[in-house]
Amino acid sequence: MPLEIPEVVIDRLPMYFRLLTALRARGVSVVSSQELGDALNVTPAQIRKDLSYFGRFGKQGRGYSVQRLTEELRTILGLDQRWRMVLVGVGRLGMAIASYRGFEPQGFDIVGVYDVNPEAVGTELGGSLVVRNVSDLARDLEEQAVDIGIVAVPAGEAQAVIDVLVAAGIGAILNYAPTGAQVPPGVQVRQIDPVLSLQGMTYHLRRREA
Amino acid sequence: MPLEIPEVVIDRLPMYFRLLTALRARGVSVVSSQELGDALNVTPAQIRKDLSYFGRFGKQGRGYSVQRLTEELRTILGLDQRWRMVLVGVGRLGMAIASYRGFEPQGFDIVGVYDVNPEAVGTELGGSLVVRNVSDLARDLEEQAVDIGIVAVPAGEAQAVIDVLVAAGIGAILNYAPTGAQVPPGVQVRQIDPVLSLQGMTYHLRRREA
DNA sequence: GTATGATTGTGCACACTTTCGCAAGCCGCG
DNA sequence: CGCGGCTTGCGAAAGTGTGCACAATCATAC
Repeated sequence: MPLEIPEVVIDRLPMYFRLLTALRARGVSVVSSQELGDALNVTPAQIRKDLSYFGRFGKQGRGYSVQRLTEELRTILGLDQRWRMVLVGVGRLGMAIASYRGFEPQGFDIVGVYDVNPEAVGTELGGSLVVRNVSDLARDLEEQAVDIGIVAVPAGEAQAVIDVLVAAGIGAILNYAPTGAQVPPGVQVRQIDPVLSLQGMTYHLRRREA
Repeated sequence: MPLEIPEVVIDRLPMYFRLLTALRARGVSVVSSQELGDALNVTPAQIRKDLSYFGRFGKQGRGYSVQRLTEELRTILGLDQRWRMVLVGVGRLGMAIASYRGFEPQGFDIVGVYDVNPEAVGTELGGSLVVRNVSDLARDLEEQAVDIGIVAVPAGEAQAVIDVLVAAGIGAILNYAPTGAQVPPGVQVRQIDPVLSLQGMTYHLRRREA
């Protein structure tokens, strides 16, 4: 892969991967770019172009082997290994994240949970996780490598938490706090904020009535 | 606004709006595109260009009035009214959404909550909301207009729920289910799926080590 | 009243993305 | 074993979005 892959392409791969996984579960063994495109509302040409950045996985006249393509994407996306995450913040939102069952089957493990609130610290969560004090975060991260940080604290505390995570060498942050984050280059942040999504839709809703 | 506004521009406006709201709360009265750009990690030129689609809100040599720009964006985005939403699915995730305090202050009200599970139906949620049966959804939507549907059901049930919402004339859907949705043109869907976000980051994480 | 320093709004060029169009290749059937 | 119907991969064209650079304009200070 000598060529530089556009970021937009990377962002579409997880969608492809998820659909392929579903197809595989349904017993579909071969699929064309046309069918994939219909299911995902993108053009077949786009799917073929996206995949062509990484190799030639299809067969003319047939389409793509669901199994083969699933495995290729798994490797490309780095999903052939497990990823270690820490969660910071165990308020209502943090609790919901901690108990979400969707991470583990996809290879994402929450290996540590933190909070500032002394009342929360020490609480045992669902599995074998005990909430630790956020002041231990920096030290803990030195001892056990962690790949991804999940931030679920109030907006005002988010940047401080993110700074600690970044200082500890974490390269990817999933930010549920409703605030933009400043990180040095090389560190990724994805924002999850339902309000931003809603606000993007109301613009169009307003115009629909007219 | 005769000109067609690019979708990417619309998607950035909520970020601007959120930052401006925060600045206003901090008592900042004037801000330049440079300062906005620094805080949001975008170029000043992009901010100026984005805003120029809607009018000329700045003053040369000064910048933008925080108050003025906040109000302009509020109007543009349609946030000068309240929006009515129904939530479908009150599992762990749905409960967390129902109790999230971030919607109401931004003008989004959950006016109905639904589930298929008969055990959940009838339960009283936090405020004055009672969980209703999803089979009542279609009828209820006829009686009281609702703008936005929030889907928080398992992947397998999502499309059926979305179909009911669309049939009832809802124009915007916030989909927490980990599955793509098929909707007719004119209906908007925003996907909220932390796993997709994580999978987009692991691609880069893998390459960071090398 | 004028000079100074700052910052907007925007035309334009560049860069990036998407889509088209088609040669090449594969499958199945007769 | 050759023909017809499909479908990929990819070069090139078309379409979008971004950032630069600068004239126009504003506040302030002297």
